Amino acid sequence: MSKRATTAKDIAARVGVSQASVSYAFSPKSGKRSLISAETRARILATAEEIGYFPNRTAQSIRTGKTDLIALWVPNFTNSIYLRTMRGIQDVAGQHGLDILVYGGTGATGMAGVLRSFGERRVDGAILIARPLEEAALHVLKQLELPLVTIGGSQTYAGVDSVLTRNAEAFEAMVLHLAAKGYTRIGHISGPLTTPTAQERLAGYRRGLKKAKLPFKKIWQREGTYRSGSAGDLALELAQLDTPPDALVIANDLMAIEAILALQDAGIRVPADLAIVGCDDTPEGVVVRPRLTTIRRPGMRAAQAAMKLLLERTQGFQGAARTVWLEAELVIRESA
Amino acid sequence: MSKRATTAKDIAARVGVSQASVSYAFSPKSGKRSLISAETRARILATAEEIGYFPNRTAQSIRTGKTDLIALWVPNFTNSIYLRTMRGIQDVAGQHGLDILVYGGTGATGMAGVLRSFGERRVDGAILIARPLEEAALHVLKQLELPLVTIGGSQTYAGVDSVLTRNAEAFEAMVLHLAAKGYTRIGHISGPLTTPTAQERLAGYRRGLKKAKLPFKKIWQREGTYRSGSAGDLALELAQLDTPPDALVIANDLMAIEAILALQDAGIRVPADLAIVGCDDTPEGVVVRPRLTTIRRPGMRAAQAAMKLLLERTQGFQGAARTVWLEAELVIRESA
DNA sequence: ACGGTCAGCTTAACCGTATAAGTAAATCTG
DNA sequence: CAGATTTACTTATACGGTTAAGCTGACCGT
Repeated sequence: MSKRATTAKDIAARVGVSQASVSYAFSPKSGKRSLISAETRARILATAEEIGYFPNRTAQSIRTGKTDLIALWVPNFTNSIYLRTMRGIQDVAGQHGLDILVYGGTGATGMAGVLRSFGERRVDGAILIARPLEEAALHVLKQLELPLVTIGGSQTYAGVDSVLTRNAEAFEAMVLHLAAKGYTRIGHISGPLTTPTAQERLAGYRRGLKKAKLPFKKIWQREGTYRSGSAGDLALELAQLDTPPDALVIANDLMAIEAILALQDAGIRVPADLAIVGCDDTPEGVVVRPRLTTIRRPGMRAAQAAMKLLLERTQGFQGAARTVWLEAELVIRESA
Repeated sequence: MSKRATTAKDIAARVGVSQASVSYAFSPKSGKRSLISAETRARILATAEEIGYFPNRTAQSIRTGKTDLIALWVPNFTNSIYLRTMRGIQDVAGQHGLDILVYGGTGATGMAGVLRSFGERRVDGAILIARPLEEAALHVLKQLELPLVTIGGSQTYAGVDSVLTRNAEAFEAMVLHLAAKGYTRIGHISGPLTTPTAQERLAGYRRGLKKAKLPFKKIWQREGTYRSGSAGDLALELAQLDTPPDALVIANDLMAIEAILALQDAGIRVPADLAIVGCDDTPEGVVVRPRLTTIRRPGMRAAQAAMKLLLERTQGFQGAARTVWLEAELVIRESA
């Protein structure tokens, strides 16, 4: 910037009023005492428009203590699952005049460092998508007294509002759906079992088997990575067993699609020889043939619920941490 | 917030020094004069750590005039094309200690209103992805003197740095690729021809035909929407002509994939009866069978180039607006 | 012993705004 | 028409920092 940005003082000088009047001209609420005449306000706003002046929100923030900023942490932008949620958050935030600071990844300091950044920026609140919080992070959070809402991740924390999805129930329902379709040998490729979400989905799968009175066979259950690369081989292994499963519940769409493609390349028909279902409802699921039967997690509704919780906090609600549970939805297409 | 956030003054009182010393303790640069002893700094930092204090960046901003904030405008989160670019911008920004404010959509005030928001937040710079600027927006921009970089969109503006992709050349090269493979009747489904990008791609397609000495037939060229819904029907229409094209250059992957699926449903083999190529290299292109041959636009490199331009501006560069051209890349898979 | 340096603090001014409190003129009240 | 309100401003202070400039005492060389 060569020349200083224009300030309220500049406008004041130009119009011939005090800086305070400029401030009053821009503030909508009249209060009890009369602050400024309509005429003066009009003159001020007119020259502001002309010069291209508007109040510096940074400066406003330090005076008012509010930034009208919320922080949003997203695991990574390359996974389109979270996009619906991001979109929803942006919509609601926009309606309330809040701008969004996006964060992703964690530096050397882990999530504690990220939360610290939130604090430095004095955001009014923060939303974390699918991110577990370490001990250090919780400690920082306690010091900050920052309204925080987590979405997904299947864990709750003291003092943190959460929006969770009934994943286990959805997997259970999916198994029942498969059973109703006549599948009897239902296998599972899970995510890494160190993660709570993978455990949860596995548990739902097993509960489904039990309810359907179908056997759980350890040999039909494999541990995958949630990421691309492993699921094709695992599916082939399972398909080549002496008594192979006739349906496979796979922990996410990415792996499910890899499985379908690998099976087809090996001449195995889906779903005739082996049915496949996934979870996430990614756009790719509509493109594979057969179209993927999957579980849709409520990204938009989760976003809206999270924003509701957060806005209540920023508007002063002080109660105990709340948890909102949302149902996932079965999307029955062609692969099972 | 029930209790006031802790400030430098609180730390000062607790340690028994002045508030200025607390500020010096946190500022890394020593300058020429000696500012604070290592011992005092350590004491201050220790109690800051204990209480959970760190400087309020909002307050810092108003004094220093820098927010270390950049604004990023993204057309919409539902299109994964821009994710690579977002990701790249975030990476580079992170390396330079900049946080990102994301915007998307335009309210009633259009892009001018969005730029105004950037101004109110006093961001150090802004990046716009694939967004044309109206006259009003350019006017606001001029008043702001805000460093701005646009990515994509095939237009440049006075005073705005741009990163553009040689889309026309890529379409031209794609036609030459098809010609080399022996295709002679090459058709095109464009985007809406009111948009510069669609015109550009059409022009590239036509130049390719000319260079390959192949005929341009108006009947083989249709106008689509860039969005889902229309491309399947258009492809079928073309395939059912008396002399149908033997290859189709389609303006984006979304439409190309719709075309492939619609053709296959109608019993037309791809690429044997009709070859299809797209543009964007979306994840879905790897999932369709045959795998989609497409054009990859350099999302990551565009992000890096844009950040380089922006950082130079924020660091004081004052020269005329610059344009960086990037090459798109042919991704030859199976559909042509 | 004594003026000069310099390290290491403190004081004070400032950034751009909001807002409580003060004030002069205009208007109302009886 | 005097006194009480009300209106429409202005003045002054605060927000939480940065940073130039001032001050004090320790240490220096001679």
